[in-house]
Amino acid sequence: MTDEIKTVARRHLAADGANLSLRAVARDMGMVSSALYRYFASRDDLLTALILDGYNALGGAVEAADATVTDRGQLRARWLSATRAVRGWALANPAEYALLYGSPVPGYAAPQDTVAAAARTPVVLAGILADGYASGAITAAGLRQSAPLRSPVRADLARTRDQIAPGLPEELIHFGLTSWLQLFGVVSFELFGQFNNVIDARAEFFDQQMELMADLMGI
Amino acid sequence: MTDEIKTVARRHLAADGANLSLRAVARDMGMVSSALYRYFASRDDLLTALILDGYNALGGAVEAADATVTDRGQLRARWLSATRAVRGWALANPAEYALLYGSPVPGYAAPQDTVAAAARTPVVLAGILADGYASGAITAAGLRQSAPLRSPVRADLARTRDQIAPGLPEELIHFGLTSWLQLFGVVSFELFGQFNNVIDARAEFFDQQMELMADLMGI
DNA sequence: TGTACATCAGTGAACGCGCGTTCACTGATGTAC
DNA sequence: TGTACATCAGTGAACGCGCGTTCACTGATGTAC
Repeated sequence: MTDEIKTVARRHLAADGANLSLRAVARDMGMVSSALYRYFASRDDLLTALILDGYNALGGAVEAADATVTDRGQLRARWLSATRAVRGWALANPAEYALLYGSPVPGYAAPQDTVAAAARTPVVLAGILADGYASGAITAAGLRQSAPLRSPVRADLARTRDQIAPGLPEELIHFGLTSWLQLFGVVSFELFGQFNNVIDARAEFFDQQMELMADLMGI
Repeated sequence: MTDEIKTVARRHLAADGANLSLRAVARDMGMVSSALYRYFASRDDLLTALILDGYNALGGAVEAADATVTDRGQLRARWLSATRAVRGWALANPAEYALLYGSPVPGYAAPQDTVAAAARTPVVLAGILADGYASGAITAAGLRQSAPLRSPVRADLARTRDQIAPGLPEELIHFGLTSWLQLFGVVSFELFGQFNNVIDARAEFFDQQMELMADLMGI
């Protein structure tokens, strides 16, 4: 039942953006708006549930895409498969993507519970790096990068490394973040309309960008 | 008078996000809501004016930052100055930044008039590339990039090149877009909360990323 | 210098709509003896 | 097998609020003769 509510709510999200209306959801379900309060304590609770589901759905899609590459040593194939899954999920669920990665919803504060779910996608990407580092296919020296890391940045990277991919050099984590930003930058700009009148061949452009990142990682 | 309305509206944007309310603006100005209709035909018109102003303010800040580097051959200094201006403006005007680069406002369709204003920032960045190409400091061969461009992507890049930086090879335009995505990716993720619990040293991290892009451009 | 008129910024009431949340309630279903 | 009771999903009315937009209007200011 809560699942049905969430399904309808997701449909509304697509139409109205983050201005999700409880009453509209209830109307669509043929219920009276107060009935929803049996399942969610408030509108914010429903939003939180949708955000959590979104991170999990995206994370699951990325994990599955990575897992389709049976030869785990094929790092480039894994990278392309995983990143395409991000774009694919985002295009299929644009409103949910905007909820996760777009401008914050005014007046809504995301609870800490979402952190673990939000990390699933970065964990997959970091896993590819970590496997490459373990096998010697990726090395810090091989990265096409030259400026030395500033020490406060290094500290942030070390902390992130310990949470997500223990053992990797900070330089690799840094490049992982660069790729992560590039990945979500491309997807967000495509979804948020910044490619209008600029890039038409969007799938090809995306692949081109992701291959560039793979080249720069040396995989 | 329209300026005063826009100033108050900008203040409200900061509090309510894109759910800008005409009545709230009027209330803050000590006017009755219908009075605003003497200055703006509708709420969408006001939003459009704010978006246009935003693009122009950002573009102006970036142009000014680029212009502070008097030795025009100092490409890296110009790149860092211009990109820092983007971040600086975004941090100073987060709500307007979100209006320009965040998730689209539901039900609002941006008119074509904003295109020229929106292009000001990319034009500055492309100008740095173009100057480097003209002086021989930047070459397509020198880019740390290897995958050849797919032909539909090449066509998009050629079209963009003709509008923004005639004469540059497509490879350079491509790398310009990569840098542009990286720049706005970092700024958006910082502003939209994705760096929480990940990156604390934000100014340093930003510089690190922009230096990395400069390194990759070979400037 | 004084009167008649036009301009126009801003008013106030109204229309018709939407929202989140609360609260006492109905009425069907399941459980216990 | 039958009755009494508890559970609980969903109702319907209400509260108090907000919104964009229209429309006839007031009343001050400026202009023309």
